[in-house]
Amino acid sequence: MPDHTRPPDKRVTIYDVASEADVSPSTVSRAFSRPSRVNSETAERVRQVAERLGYRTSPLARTLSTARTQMIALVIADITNPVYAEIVRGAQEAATDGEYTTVLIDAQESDRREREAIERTMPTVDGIVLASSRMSDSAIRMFAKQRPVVVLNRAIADVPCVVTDNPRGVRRAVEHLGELGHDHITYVAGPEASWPNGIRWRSLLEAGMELEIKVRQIGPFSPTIAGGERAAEELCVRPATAVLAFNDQMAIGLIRGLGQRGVDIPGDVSIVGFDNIVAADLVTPGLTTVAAPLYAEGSAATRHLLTMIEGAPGHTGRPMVLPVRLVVRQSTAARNPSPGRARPPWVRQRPAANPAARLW
Amino acid sequence: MPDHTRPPDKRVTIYDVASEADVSPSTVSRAFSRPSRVNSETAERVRQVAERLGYRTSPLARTLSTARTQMIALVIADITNPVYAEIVRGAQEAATDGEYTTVLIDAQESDRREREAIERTMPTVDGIVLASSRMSDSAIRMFAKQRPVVVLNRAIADVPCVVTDNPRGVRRAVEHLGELGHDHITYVAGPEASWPNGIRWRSLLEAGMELEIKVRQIGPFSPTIAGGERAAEELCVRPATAVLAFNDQMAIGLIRGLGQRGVDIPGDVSIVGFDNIVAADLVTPGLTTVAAPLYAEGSAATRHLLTMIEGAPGHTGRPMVLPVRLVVRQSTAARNPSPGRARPPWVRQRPAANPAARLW
DNA sequence: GGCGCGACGGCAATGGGTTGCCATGTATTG
DNA sequence: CAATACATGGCAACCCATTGCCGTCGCGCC
Repeated sequence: MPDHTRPPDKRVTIYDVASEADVSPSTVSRAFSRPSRVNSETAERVRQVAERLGYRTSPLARTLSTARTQMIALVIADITNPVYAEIVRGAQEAATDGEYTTVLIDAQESDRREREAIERTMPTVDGIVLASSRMSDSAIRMFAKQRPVVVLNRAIADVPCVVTDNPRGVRRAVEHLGELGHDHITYVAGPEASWPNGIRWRSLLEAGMELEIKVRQIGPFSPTIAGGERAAEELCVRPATAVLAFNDQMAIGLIRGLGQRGVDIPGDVSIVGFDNIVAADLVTPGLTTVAAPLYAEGSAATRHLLTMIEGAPGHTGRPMVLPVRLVVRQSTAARNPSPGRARPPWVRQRPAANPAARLW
Repeated sequence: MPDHTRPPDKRVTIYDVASEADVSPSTVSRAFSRPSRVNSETAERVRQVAERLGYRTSPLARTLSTARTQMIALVIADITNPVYAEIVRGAQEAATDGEYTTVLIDAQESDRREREAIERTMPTVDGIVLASSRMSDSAIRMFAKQRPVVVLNRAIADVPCVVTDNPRGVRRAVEHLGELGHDHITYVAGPEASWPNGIRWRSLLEAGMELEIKVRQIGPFSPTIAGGERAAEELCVRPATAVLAFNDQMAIGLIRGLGQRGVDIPGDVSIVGFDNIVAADLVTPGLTTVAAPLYAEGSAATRHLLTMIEGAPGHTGRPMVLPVRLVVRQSTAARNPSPGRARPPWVRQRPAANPAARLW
């Protein structure tokens, strides 16, 4: 008696289903990819046979003829930075909803790594979300010419962008510090290649101008806890009473670095960060910070990307702006709350004229 | 004069290169995919022509005939948990070295999500690394039948595994607590579906037995800061002087939860965590914890997976065991360091007999 | 009765490399 | 010099689903 089972190592294809269901392969294909194009009874029969034979449509083969992989790339600057966790979640959720798979690329804060990874991945994805890209505008535009691209946390002309309301965030922080009596704010800068770094500084300049608060900048430093600790060293040389850090990780580094040097926070120095990462609530004192809707960022950017992939024009006018809010914790306080108490000497000295101090 | 440039919207294929270089398409293909199979001069010429024409080999098309996508999936339980950041890095690095791309899947601590995502992704990847899977052994074995799979942080018979030395880590923690004079240890359990959770508890039982230290377990709780805070509530009902938490996030939740209730750490309670996440060094007091070589885990698992994909047998004997070490910070101290000082009442009362206390 | 139209299904080309097998030519060996 | 081996390149089948185009058939309308 002949064995009618097919060799188990062989994939079941539409051709197998077709001959078994006594239709042509194209009908089988249509039964799955455009059911309306085929008689519903036929479609049902085909589906039954497919089920019985264990047929699974091959996404790889489909890819070749449709030129769609149903995959998108999500590029982040540093997976070690917890801000990205929620962004990734938001993006993944949106992608999954749209039947897309996400390829995560960790650029490790490196322009070169980022570019290389994208170049390798580009041909296999239908679109790209660039979260906090460290590449040049022109590099990004070049990629945007080849595939749909949405940029997150950065505004670039002619490329669809999603950003948070940095000016408002900075403004709120400055107002908060101003209300506490601070009249000088030092900005501790992050990577120069980071767009939010630039706009935060410019927003600070502007807010300082309007609210009559003096501002200066030190840095750049690495946007990490270690970077913040290094900034703390420099702050000891050129002291401040109020500090706005590029992000929470740096702010945490500052808290630790200054704390180790005997500086009291918020007694001697008030510190404000950006992002509201989980750890902001863990350090002592708790970090006052500008919170962004991280999940919404990832999700909005991804949804926009998907519409572009589906053929929508990709709205490159003004970037989409997401709201922020100030979360006040214990790292900020009124300036000199206890005037009777001896101030550490470093607060007393006037900063020496120093070319690195960009503005005072 | 005729225009010899090709229509710009048309991809350059091996056929274009072939006719331009005056060889057959197969030669072009081989010039790229097995250069040794073709005369080096010919190969060079082909490469030059390809360069001139701007030819890029299409990974999609290659995929169809080789049945290799050069992609692997990395499944993690919760991208919000910082332990995975380093694991992801290690895995990415190893994958990139091997010319593979990584698809990251965040299971969000859900068995179902994990399974569904894997099912969707399976057909497009060459292999899978399961880091801290929450699925059943049988589900994992089923996947392992269809694709090469390496399991991280879990030991399953007949599936290649990479684990850290949990027994030794627990042992070191128990020794440490023992030396500090603790004779009871409470284990605060994480997810029941987590394999490390099980083995940590069993290792604790064993170490307690040998070192004559009594142990009990409470939980399970969610392996998050919030979970740890909930555990803190329960600990107030049934106090302890030494706690081993399933992971650092829970330990941090405990520190906060107990701290808010006026419990002094480490004065009243010593706490030990697992993983040595960055935040362990940020909380006050700093968290004593069992550190695992996270980067090495991701990298080792991935490298092993790649060898399996290349056809190696996939060594399913004993799991590969990675070493751990105890990082002592400030959350552990000698029991009752200041005997003169009034102990909080909750430490004095004997725990009531309670069926939920699995062992005392 | 003749004509137009929509529904349905099949044919065959297409997407772009990969590879087993064979043919030719050159080099090595006895 | 014959015989065997190896290097090299081409042919054509193959991977598997998608889709433009066409033929057929049944139905309704003038």
